[in-house]
Amino acid sequence: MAEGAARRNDPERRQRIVAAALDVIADRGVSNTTHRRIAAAAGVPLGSVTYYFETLEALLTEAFVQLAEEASDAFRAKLAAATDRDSAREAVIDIISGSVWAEPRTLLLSYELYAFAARHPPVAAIMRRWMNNSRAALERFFDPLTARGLDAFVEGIGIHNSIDLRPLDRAAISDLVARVTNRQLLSEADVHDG
Amino acid sequence: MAEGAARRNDPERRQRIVAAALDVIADRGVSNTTHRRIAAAAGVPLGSVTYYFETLEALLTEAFVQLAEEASDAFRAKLAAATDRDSAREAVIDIISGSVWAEPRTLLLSYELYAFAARHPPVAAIMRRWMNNSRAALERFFDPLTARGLDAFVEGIGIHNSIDLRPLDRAAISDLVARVTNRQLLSEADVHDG
DNA sequence: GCAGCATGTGTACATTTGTACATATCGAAT
DNA sequence: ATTCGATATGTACAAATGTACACATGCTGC
Repeated sequence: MAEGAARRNDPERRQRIVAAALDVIADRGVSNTTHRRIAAAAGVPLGSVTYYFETLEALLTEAFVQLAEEASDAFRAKLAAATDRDSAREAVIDIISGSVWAEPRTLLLSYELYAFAARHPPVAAIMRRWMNNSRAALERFFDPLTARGLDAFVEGIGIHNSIDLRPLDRAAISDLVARVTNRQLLSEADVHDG
Repeated sequence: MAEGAARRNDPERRQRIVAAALDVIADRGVSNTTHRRIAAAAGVPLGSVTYYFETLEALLTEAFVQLAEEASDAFRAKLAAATDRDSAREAVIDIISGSVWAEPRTLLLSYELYAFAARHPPVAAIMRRWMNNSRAALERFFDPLTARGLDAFVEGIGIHNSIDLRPLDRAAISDLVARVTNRQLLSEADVHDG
């Protein structure tokens, strides 16, 4: 009874196609992502992909937007559970060291995302929102500069750990996170917090 | 008289094609990089590209390897000029805040590089070497963990600054770099240095 | 039941793509 | 000067690609 709800017998098809697009991107790269491969991955005929999406670029854009939003939500959720500066630090360490950000698939997709965003302003806008959300979540516990530093750290270590044959372990990450967060007292006063 | 030197009347043609490939990648993305566009950018006929490179992938691989090596050399050169911990810190700040790493073109190419490397082991190997070189350069002045932290920082801040509408200024970067480098005394002893 | 329309599908087609290759051209060794 | 191989180029072509579209199908409101 809602407005346009419950279209027909496969109401989630559109979404399934978007998810399939991310799968294809993840294992072939954007440069080898085609209508036909996406259709095959989604288990729908070719015509179905062009029915839901005007162009391939539009589909990829939607897929990347979804990816960014999911990553952003995961980040926020992880930090929402924190109650004080210490647990926030732990959350950041968790994010870096595997549970959220560092899955190979996510990382791989993020490389493709960055490259894509650089040429597609709407996707770049979503990425900016994502970054801002992450920072806002961090700013519940840290001053703005520290928040930005941590955010960049998550990014950088995640990438390097994925390339490196011997990724940093939790203790090392913890050490580095502590350095970035501990010294804020040097230049900044205390921050609002619970 | 050297072995195979001085082929013919356009001895740098091969290299020009590689450079052109990077140009095309930079402004169209890997997914829109074709033999024909590269040929046009290099000012050579199509046949010339296929003459020098077995396949398009081989050409892209070579281009990315060259990119990584150039970036690596630039990083090392910048740090080679440092004489002590303080000047090393300054070098790192320089690298982050613009002179080496943060040019939009380089950053853009690096996204494409990461994505490409994830699917092309030889390129991934070069990237690892690059990372190791960077760390080795940093380890002249800092302990290994600090070196890794700094390296990741360069990566992360560079990326975020390129996305952000208001990039961190030099003072902020300097503050963060100081945090990462200052606290090494907490857990580690002193390091070899000049 | 029926009409109307969103949903769904198979096929067709012009373009673009990677690559092969026949042929040309030039440099260097003899 | 002639030979020979590396360098260079234009053309050709099968395969893949994005997209259009004519047609089918079943849901919804009457």
